[in-house]
Amino acid sequence: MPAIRSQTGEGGTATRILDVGERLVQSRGYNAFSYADVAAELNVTKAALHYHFAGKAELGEALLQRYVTRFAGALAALDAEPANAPRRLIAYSELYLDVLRRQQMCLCGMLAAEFETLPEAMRGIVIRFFDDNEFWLSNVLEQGRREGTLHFTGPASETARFMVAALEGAMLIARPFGDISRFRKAVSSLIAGLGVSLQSAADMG
Amino acid sequence: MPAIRSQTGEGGTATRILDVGERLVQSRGYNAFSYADVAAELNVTKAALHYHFAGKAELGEALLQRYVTRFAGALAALDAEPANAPRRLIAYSELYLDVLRRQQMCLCGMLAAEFETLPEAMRGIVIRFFDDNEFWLSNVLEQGRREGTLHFTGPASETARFMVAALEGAMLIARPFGDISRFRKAVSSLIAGLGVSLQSAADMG
DNA sequence: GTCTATAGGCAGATAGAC
DNA sequence: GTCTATCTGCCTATAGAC
Repeated sequence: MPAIRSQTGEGGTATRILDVGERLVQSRGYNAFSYADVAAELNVTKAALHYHFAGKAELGEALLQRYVTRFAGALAALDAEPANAPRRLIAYSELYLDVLRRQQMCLCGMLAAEFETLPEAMRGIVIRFFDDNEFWLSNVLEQGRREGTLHFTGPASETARFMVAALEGAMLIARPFGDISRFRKAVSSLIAGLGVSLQSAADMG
Repeated sequence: MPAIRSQTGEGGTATRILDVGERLVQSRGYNAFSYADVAAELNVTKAALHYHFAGKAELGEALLQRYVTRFAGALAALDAEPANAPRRLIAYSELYLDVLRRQQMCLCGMLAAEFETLPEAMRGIVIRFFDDNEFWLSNVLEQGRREGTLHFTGPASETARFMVAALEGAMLIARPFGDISRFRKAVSSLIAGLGVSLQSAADMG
């Protein structure tokens, strides 16, 4: 399993295929990228790609799985550091901002748009990504409620869902405008809606 | 110009092509629909489509233009009826809900995801759609501020942008989950953030 | 592990008959 | 306006040499 081994290593071919494929899907979409695109960029032939990933569906599934796993790891890293809830939310929004800076869309946001055309194996992973994000945000929101740093009504899960949707939508629209500040302002609105100014969030430990 | 004339009429071939194409783009995306798909559904040949629309890019531009114009008409119709700002916002959200009920994505939200791969002529129209929506919402927000029915800080345009992003994002995510209530709850959160409960909005004239 | 060569299909598109 | 027929190109995928 070259694909599995390569996930542990650094620059194996399978990893580089995943890297290029991931970037292409995040910028052009699953239906608008091809084996030919990836092969050309890596200066290998399409046949070489088929050695590492049986087909486009398998490549898509592998790069999606890697993305979701990596994202979950980033959330776990945020949990590991002590911080109040507002700071965690800002760190969370930075994860999205990192993607947008590369003029890319969240992989799962992109795939949500193309959902109806995705291989069945990919759909479940996309769903899980959103579930994971909502769960993580729910915990942060509840932390904030306990701390008294965040203020919202109703179940945390509902606000968490709203936040994921708002962030994905802000990315979706900021990209065509080529305007990252649109996303930043959306984050400000979102956090302001939780009764905390960005400034006070930065001040608090 | 059959395409133009047909926009005034009822069920001309050009109009039916636009209808099918629009639905396919809203459910599968611009890159995942083909002349063959449309032709098969209308029981005509691909060549017939080329008579009405020179190529895929022109069909895409035409159906997008029609969608944006129709949406602008719907907003103008909302303006024509006297109503307070909260009611206008709910009516606005119903426009999105109508799309989601058909298990479709907002056409421009879908195209925003595929933006990088779109024909140049389509890009400008997608941008204009978001600008129009933000402008219309800005006016409603300012109406609400004058009336005292809506409460928000900062420029209305900024909150308007946030609202468009949140609604598009809520659609984007609700669809894979096949769960319209996700969208409804997002609307509730959004309107609640403006200091008005959905119940009080319904009560007010 | 990567190559050449090629298969088979579908894409968008055109010419010309009716 | 719609058809048949056809073209070219790209797509995903496979066989088999190195």
